[in-house]
Amino acid sequence: MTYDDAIRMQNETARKVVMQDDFSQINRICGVDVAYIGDVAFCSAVVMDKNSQLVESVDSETEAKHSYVPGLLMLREAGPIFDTLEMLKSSYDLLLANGHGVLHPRKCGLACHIGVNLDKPTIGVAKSLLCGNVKPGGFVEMGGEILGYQVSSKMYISVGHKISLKTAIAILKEHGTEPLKKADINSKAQKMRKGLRT
DNA sequence: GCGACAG
DNA sequence: ATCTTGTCGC
Repeated sequence: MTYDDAIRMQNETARKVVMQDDFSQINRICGVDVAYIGDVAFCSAVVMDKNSQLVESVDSETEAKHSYVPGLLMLREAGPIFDTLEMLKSSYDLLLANGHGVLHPRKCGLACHIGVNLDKPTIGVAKSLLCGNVKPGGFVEMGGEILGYQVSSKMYISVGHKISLKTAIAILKEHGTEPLKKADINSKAQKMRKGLRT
C-alpha cells in the first residue's frame, strides 16, 4: 500500500466516524499499546471492568509492516493491534488507543481507523499534539472545529468512534486510563523479556 | 521552499 | 516508539 492509498483510505474512513455516543453502557474498557525492538512489535491488550479490576490480558509478537510516518501511524500499528484484539476472549464496551482520533490532519487518526473497522466506541489518547491549537479551557481547535481536549500537559484526547468528546472527557476523568497504562507496561515487559533472551 | 511531525 | 546522563522539582 502506498502513502497515497493510505491517505485515500483515511479520507474514506473519516466519513464513517460517528462523533456521538452510540452505546448502551460502559462496563468494560480495553486498552491496547505497542512497544518495539526495531520492527518487531510487542502488543498488549488489557480489559478491565469499571472499577479497574483486571478481566483479561493478552500479548502478541508480530512484525511491523511499515515504518512510522507522521499522520500515518495506522500503517505501523493497526496490524499488530487488530491481531492482538482478536485474541481476547472477553468482550469490552470501549477501546482506548494510544494516538489521536479525529484530532488529525484528515480527521482520521489511529483511534478512528481502529474504531471504525471494529465498529467499537473508541477514544484516542495521545501524549502530544499532531495538529490543532489548545484554547483556554483545554479544548483543542483545528480548522474552526473543536476536535480534542487537553487533559494534562502530556495527555490529549479525541473521538475515535461512536462516542462524543464530552462523554469521552467524562469517562476518562472518572475512570482514568488504567487499561492503557497496563497495556503499556505489559508491552514493554514483553519486549524486555525478549531482549534478555536474544 | 522551510519547518513541524501521534507512536 | 527508542536511545540515554545528569538534573530540576514535588
